[in-house]
Amino acid sequence: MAAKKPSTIDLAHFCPKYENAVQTLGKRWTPLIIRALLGGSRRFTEISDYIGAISDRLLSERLKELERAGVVEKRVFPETPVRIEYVLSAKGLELQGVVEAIQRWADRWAAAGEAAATPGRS
Amino acid sequence: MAAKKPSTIDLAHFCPKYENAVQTLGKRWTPLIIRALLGGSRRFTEISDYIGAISDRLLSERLKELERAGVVEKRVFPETPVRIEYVLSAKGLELQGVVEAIQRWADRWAAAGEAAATPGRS
DNA sequence: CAGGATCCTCTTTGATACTG
DNA sequence: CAGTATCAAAGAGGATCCTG
Repeated sequence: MAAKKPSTIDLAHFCPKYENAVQTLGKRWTPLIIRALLGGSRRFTEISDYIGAISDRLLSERLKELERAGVVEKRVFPETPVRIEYVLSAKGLELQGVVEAIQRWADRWAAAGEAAATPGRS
Repeated sequence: MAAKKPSTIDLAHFCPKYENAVQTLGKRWTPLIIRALLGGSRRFTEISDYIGAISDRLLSERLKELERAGVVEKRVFPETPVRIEYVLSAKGLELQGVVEAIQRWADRWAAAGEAAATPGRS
C-alpha cells in the first residue's frame, strides 16, 4: 500500500495557503517566538530568555524564517553597541487570533487525555 | 551566549498547556489530518488519499498519536472485511476553531511575503 | 549584544516488503 | 482494506567556538 490514486473523496480540499501557513507556523519554537513577540518588540536575548531552552542557532534561524515570511520585522538601532529588536509585522500581529485559539483549546482540554499535568499557569 | 538569566521581561508566560498543544498539533501532517477529519469520519485510505503525499507509516503513526492525545477516535466495524473509521472526538472537534483561525490568517495573507504563490483554492 | 560557522548526534521521513 | 516491520537517507537540533 503506497500508490497514490487521484483520491476517492471529493477534494475541494487542497489548500496551499493553509499548508503553507502550517509549515511556517508549525516548526519547533515558532509558536513560542510569536507568543513572545505578542507582548511587544523584543531583543534577541530577551526572546531567548523568554523561551528558555532554545539555542542561539535555532532562534536565529527561526527569526530569519519569520522575517522572510513577513511575520517579523527586524529593527536595527545604530547605537553603540548596536541594538536590535524584533517586532511582529501587521501580518504577524494577526496571528494573535491563532495563538488565542490554540490557547483556548489547550486550556479547555488541559490534561484531558494526557498525564495529570502540572497546575502551571496558562 | 547561552546563560539563562531570570529574564528581563516579565514571565507570566510559561505555559505548559500551550506548549503541549503546539507539540501535539505541530507535527508534520497532523494539521492536514485534522482538517481531513473535520469533514466527518474517514477510513485510513481516504485520509491518505486526501492528503496525498503522506506515507502509510506516517499516517498510521500520526493517527496513533492523535488517539493517545484524545483527539481522534478509532471505530472498528466487525464486517468482512473489517472496516475502520477515524473520527474526531469532542476534543478534536473543538480544534475547528484553531483550524479556522489558521485558515483565515492564511487566506488574508496569502502570497504576501512569499513567492507570488499559486492561485490555488482555499 | 547578536549572531555566523562547524561539527556531530538523534529523529523523522520515505521506500519497500509483508501480514491478517 | 488497514496496517506493521525494516532500513537507509535526510533533516532538525544542540553544543561549542568565533566575530564585529
